[in-house]
Amino acid sequence: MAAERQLTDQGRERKQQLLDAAAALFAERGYANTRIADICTAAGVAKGLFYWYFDTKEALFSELVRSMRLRLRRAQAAAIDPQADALTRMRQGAVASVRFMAEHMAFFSLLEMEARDQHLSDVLREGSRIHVGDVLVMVEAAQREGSAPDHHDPQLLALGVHGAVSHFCHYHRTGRITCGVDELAEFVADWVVRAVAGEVPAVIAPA
Amino acid sequence: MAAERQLTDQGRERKQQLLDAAAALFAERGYANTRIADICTAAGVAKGLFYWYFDTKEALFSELVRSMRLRLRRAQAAAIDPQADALTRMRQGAVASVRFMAEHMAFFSLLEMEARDQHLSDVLREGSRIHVGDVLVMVEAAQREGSAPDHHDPQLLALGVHGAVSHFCHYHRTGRITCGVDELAEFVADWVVRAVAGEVPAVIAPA
DNA sequence: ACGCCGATTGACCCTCGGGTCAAGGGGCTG
DNA sequence: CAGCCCCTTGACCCGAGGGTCAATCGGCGT
Repeated sequence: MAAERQLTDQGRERKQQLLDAAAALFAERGYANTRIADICTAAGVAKGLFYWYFDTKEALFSELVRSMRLRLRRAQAAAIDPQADALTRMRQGAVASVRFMAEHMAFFSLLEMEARDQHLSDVLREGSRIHVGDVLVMVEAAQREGSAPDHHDPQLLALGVHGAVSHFCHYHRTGRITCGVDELAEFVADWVVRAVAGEVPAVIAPA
Repeated sequence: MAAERQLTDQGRERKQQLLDAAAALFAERGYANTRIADICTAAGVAKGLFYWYFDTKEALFSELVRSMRLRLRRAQAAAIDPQADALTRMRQGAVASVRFMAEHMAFFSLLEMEARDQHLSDVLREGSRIHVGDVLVMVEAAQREGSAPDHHDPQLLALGVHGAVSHFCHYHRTGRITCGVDELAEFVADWVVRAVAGEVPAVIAPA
């Protein structure tokens, strides 16, 4: 069991090298297209060593996902002014998320991918559940504050915000959005605020 | 080459059985987790027969994708009243898309997945490019009509609409949205209209 | 009856890649 | 030096699954 292994400083560093190499390769070619041998080659070590630090390929992936989620959540928390009103907090959270995802890691496009395995799928779902929960709090606050109409299901709105941030980042990553990250972050923040709190002039006939 | 094979009625029917079985299995467990043997078992034929009708697993997938896109596009065209104003057309298109995707095919969640292969990736991109283009026309029309503010990049707005429809369907498919399809379709239509044309009361401080 | 040809079968092949293992370093402490 | 424990290696194993093939079936035209 690699999990309960006692690591020296060198060991922790080596493990991090493997994680970094894996993150880069996953982002570049996807999870399924990245061989353990590739990761090891990229990190400059023999394949056998992989299993000194990780039990399976999935174990590495889980660890990667967890650490990314943590960093993202910290970036969000740092960007959000707890004193501000709900919509402003939502904007700030969205801007921080886009910045983090787009700049920092192509990696995030993997998180909503089809899960070939139950355990993996659980790890991914858990992560997005937390984020949707974070957003949900803000949406409900906005509705309570009266800055967003309350005739929409807050749960759906929260899912929408989460989805919007990730798919805009996905498009950016895959080259279908050419503008800079800052510009995109502002656009996405405006987009979600409009979608949650916007009013339409109401000339629209129902479908 | 299965491509240029001369098929009888029975042959065409058998081929369709394989396509249907594959669609169901892909939707249920994903592309990578579906073995050719599974498809054949589901269709009740021997594995060798697969290669009578398709050159490779990917060839089948491409064919499936193309046919789905076509049907979706037809459903959209049928739902849209060309006489109506742009925002109404957008609503109608969104409602039809959600209905089609959610009801008809769980299958669509595969379309934005990581592409393990260049050729496959091209097929997928091509499809979404067309849809984004369709939306783009409507967004620009709305801005011209004055029913949507024109200070946002229409390309980004169109991408947003396309993304919103597909990710809401994805959430629905993966059980994170429990309401009925009709209700969801209305919600998504409202969501995209607000995001494209909505105005926020403007008490919001910039991030 | 005979032969043609589309359709069908299932055993087989072979590569790919995740995971294992026995055998060494190399730097500590006793 | 002895022993221990992290660390490292690369050859090996083996199941999975995409793709192949020779043999067969059966309907249809002649």
